[in-house]
Amino acid sequence: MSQQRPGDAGAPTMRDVANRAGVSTMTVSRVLKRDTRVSEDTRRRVLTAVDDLGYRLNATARSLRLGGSGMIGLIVTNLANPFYSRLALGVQEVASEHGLSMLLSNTGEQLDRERGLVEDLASRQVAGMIVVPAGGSHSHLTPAALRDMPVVLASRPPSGMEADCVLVDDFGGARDATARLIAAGHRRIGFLGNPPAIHTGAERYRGYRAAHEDAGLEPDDRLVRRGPADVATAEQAALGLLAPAGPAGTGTAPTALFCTNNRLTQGAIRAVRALELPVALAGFDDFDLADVLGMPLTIVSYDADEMGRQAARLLIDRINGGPAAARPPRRTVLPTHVLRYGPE
Amino acid sequence: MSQQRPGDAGAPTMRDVANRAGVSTMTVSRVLKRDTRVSEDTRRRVLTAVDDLGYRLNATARSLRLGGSGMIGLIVTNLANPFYSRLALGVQEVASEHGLSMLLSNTGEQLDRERGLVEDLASRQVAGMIVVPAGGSHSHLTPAALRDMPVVLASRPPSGMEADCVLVDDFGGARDATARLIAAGHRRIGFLGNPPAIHTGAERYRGYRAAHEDAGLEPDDRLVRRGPADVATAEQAALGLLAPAGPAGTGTAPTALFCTNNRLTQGAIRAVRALELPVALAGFDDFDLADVLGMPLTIVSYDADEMGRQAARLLIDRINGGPAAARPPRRTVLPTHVLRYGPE
DNA sequence: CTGTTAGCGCCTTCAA
DNA sequence: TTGAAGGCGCTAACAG
Repeated sequence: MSQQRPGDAGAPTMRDVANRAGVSTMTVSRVLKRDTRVSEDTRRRVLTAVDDLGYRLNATARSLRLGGSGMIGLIVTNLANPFYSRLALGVQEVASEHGLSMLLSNTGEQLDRERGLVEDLASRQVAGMIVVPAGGSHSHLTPAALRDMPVVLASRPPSGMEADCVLVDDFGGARDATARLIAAGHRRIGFLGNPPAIHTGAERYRGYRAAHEDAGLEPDDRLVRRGPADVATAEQAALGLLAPAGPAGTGTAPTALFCTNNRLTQGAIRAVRALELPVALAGFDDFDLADVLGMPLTIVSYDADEMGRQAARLLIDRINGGPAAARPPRRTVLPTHVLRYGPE
Repeated sequence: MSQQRPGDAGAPTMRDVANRAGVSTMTVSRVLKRDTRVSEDTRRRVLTAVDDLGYRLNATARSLRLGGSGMIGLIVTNLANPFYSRLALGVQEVASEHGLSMLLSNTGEQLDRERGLVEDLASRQVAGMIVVPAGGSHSHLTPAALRDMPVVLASRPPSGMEADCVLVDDFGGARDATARLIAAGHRRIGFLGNPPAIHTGAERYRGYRAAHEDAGLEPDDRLVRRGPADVATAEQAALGLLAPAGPAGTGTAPTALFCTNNRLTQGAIRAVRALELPVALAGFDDFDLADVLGMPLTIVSYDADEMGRQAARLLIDRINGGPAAARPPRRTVLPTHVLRYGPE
């Protein structure tokens, strides 16, 4: 069984193994790398020495020598959002299959933090990184800034640069969900979205409008709220929209709301529950127990794990394919599905 | 502005910077490390050269030289469970504050995968690791196996070894929640728990029983199910318990259920909704929208982020405190709070 | 204040 | 089939 050598400070090195087995470090290296050109006898002696000493390869030294760390980086904006934790899980799954470890960091949507983390990953010689960019500026992610280290953006597209990316069909999903509300007879549909500056917010708003246009309707701008970013502010906004006489000057409250993400949908649910109104809700992002809430809910769902997997695959292709500049950037768009929960 | 040197294959090294600035690599190293004993003039020349070349420190080489990687490892069983993603967030937060990066992996509760991941982390020279152990055997986590590399266990205690760990007050939380049900008049309370082999399952069962004993009651073993591990099987088990005449031979269904984790609680919620019975539920782990479900729900809540933070702090103390064997292991137990949602 | 030397642990190259 | 030499990029220790 493996054990420590007493009276020896540090971990044993390849040299220690070599000495014990009576061979050179090169031979040890060959055995460990499963190089075939080693005699069976030597092989066994080396492996015995490895076991006796409890030797473990030093990945840092190996990385330095080989010029690659066998790690990839993942930077997300908010790991507490189930969407991003599933993304991380998907990335990890594929990375693992390829023998890569994953360095994970969270930006909390802070651009300066993102910059620091990108810098740190580059410094650690990761083979590449997947980033959910926090802000509008991507200058720290350009091939020039990263010396052609491969980068894949997830969830939000590159701006002012080119890069592989994996997106959700934000436009299509929003259009389909809104169309469902219209098909169910709703004519006054409120919109609860994050700020227009965020890609998903902008695209999902486009989808909301497109569904109206497809049906020959004109959405009422007074029913549109493009600011809330968390459950509490979304709830307030929804309460405002759903007030008995509707938002200022309209005289009528909307009969349905479309929300662009899970937090906003949850805020809206609270508002609807508090007011005890028969309002239909539609929103992006599926969540647990949506089906037992007992309220009419139209949900745009997509596979966050798969998004992680695809991002990781794009990245690994790029890593294996030589200089990032060599081939044009690829963009993958994940399909969405509209789900229907609760009573009609 | 930083830019690449054309016609130069690899990234610039400290040597390149030194040449350009007309100094030795040592001076560059000093400047980058903010060593004060460098003249202001030299400092500026070096920084200019760094910027011109777009030089970035090679953390791998630095790690090899210094004998530490500046990374910690985190191994969880299931990142898709919000509990563990929040744990990860807490760990990351504290690690970040200490300039440490986090290598994150997921075991999917598979012991052999955990073993491989631990091995990989050790090989990468992490400063220490936090592990949510998947299985009963912790032999790969012993000081002997890891050459005294610091380890902190989270959520489940060490078995057959000593190690720092952070736990939740599983016993107390379960007892308190069950006591609430009893105080509300319930006398037949079903138990839905994961297998006894899992620490949390065993402790929470103890708490369930203790609450009964405290009230001078004897729980009916026929109302106890200690097997389900996911939403679907929990739902089936709950349906069985709640059948009109109760489980086989009892003649009466329980009026309340205690569930030991979020997945089991969700299964029970489905069952209760399907049967349209006025059953009170209690369970471990808070979840979004618990308050708008409109059913009586007693939830044992605790701070998963805080658990991550505490685990990281224990680990960092250990890292800074010399050989792990030097001080006795510490055990932190996080308090729980009982929350009450829905109608009485 | 600055430079020289040496070596962290490993693996590629070349030689035997 | 095996070994010796050299160096990946960096920094402690010791000059000067």
